Amino acid sequence: MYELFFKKMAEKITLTSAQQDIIKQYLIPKKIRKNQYLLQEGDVAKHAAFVEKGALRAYSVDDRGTEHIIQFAFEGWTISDLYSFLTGEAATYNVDALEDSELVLISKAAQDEILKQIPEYEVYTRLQITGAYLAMQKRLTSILSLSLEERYINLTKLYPNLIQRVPQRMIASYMGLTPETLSRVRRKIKDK
Amino acid sequence: MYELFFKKMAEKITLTSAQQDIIKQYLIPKKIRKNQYLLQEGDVAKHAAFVEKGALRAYSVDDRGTEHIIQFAFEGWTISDLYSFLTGEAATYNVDALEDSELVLISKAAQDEILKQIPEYEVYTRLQITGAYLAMQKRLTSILSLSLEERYINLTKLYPNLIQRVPQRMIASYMGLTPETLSRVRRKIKDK
DNA sequence: TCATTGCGTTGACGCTTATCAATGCGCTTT
DNA sequence: AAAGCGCATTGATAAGCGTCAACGCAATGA
Repeated sequence: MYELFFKKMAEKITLTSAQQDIIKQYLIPKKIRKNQYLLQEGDVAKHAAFVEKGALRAYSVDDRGTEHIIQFAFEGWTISDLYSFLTGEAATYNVDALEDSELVLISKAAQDEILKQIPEYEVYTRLQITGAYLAMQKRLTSILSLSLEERYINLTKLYPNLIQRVPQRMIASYMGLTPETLSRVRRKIKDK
Repeated sequence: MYELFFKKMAEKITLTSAQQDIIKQYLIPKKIRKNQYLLQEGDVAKHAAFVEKGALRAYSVDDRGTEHIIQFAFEGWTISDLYSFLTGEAATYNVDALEDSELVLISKAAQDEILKQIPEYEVYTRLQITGAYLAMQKRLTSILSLSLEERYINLTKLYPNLIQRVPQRMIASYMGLTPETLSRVRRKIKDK
């Protein structure tokens, strides 16, 4: 249990097995079925979720009922409404499972406790959020400066997983497009 | 000197004056004139820059010569090509001054040294990047789910500074629009 | 087996935004 | 004071994307 979780950590910091045992005390394993909610808008995000297996998405719903996908999370990724998780305020978006998934939950209290006891973990969280920041900046700059075709091609290269495991209409939502437009973009690329 | 820099830190962590003195040894003050470059695409980002006074922007230039503004930085903000700063690879964008400015530079080596000597600084950098992440996520979701008018109004509320101190065409670039379109959006809002 | 449902695709149309061009204004420079 | 320049604005037109509608297909269930 927690193999991938510690494997990911080992890529950035070194922990003794005693330290790992301390951390394990605070982790909560959880299985979640496809289409099941992990978090709903209005709830308070009590946990961050590390994905051991499966796939999740975070999304909001606007006035017109349109879904906007904020983030996907596959194996090795962490997902939560970070703002709600940190502040304890109501979540601004929903998180649900795209496939049957296995998660590792970390509560805010657990995270704080681990941060206190294990200085290395502070480094890990800093590096992790830095990576997430850079990835999101890349996503944002690609929206601002690339054509739809370029954006889609980049996405397929960056996350081959995404294309195979996620329905097109969700990819469209992630890109800020209608499914029809994405379908036409794909056609254009194919025709070349 | 460095007043704002330490004031901002004091909002998140507590440092002894001895610790502050250690940090000061690694800081480099720098004045920069309006329109002057701090960093150009292709350079390696050697420093992160904290803005004590003035205003800077980070931007890229695409194939057609169009500028895309990635980030503004006013007093109290930090700016750099984070990716280049961390990896030592060539910068992917430019940073220049919108006004005569006073900066506090921190080199990568200095940062690493401070992180080693002062554990509190690790906490500070983590909280800082987390805040930047959340702000960028907000910017991204507003692009995906709001109308142009809503986005512009939000921007004026969030950063009143921006509207007063930055030319419209740069705000348009920041929003991913042409100056003409932003002008029309502003007109529509005014007419209501 | 047949009906149902959800998804991706395609077509027609309209709205939004980009592009191109022109004007006026304020600021700087000489 | 005059000329030159960058910037914001406005108008006309074109391109891109959203919306609405219809269809085919595969998966699901009666």
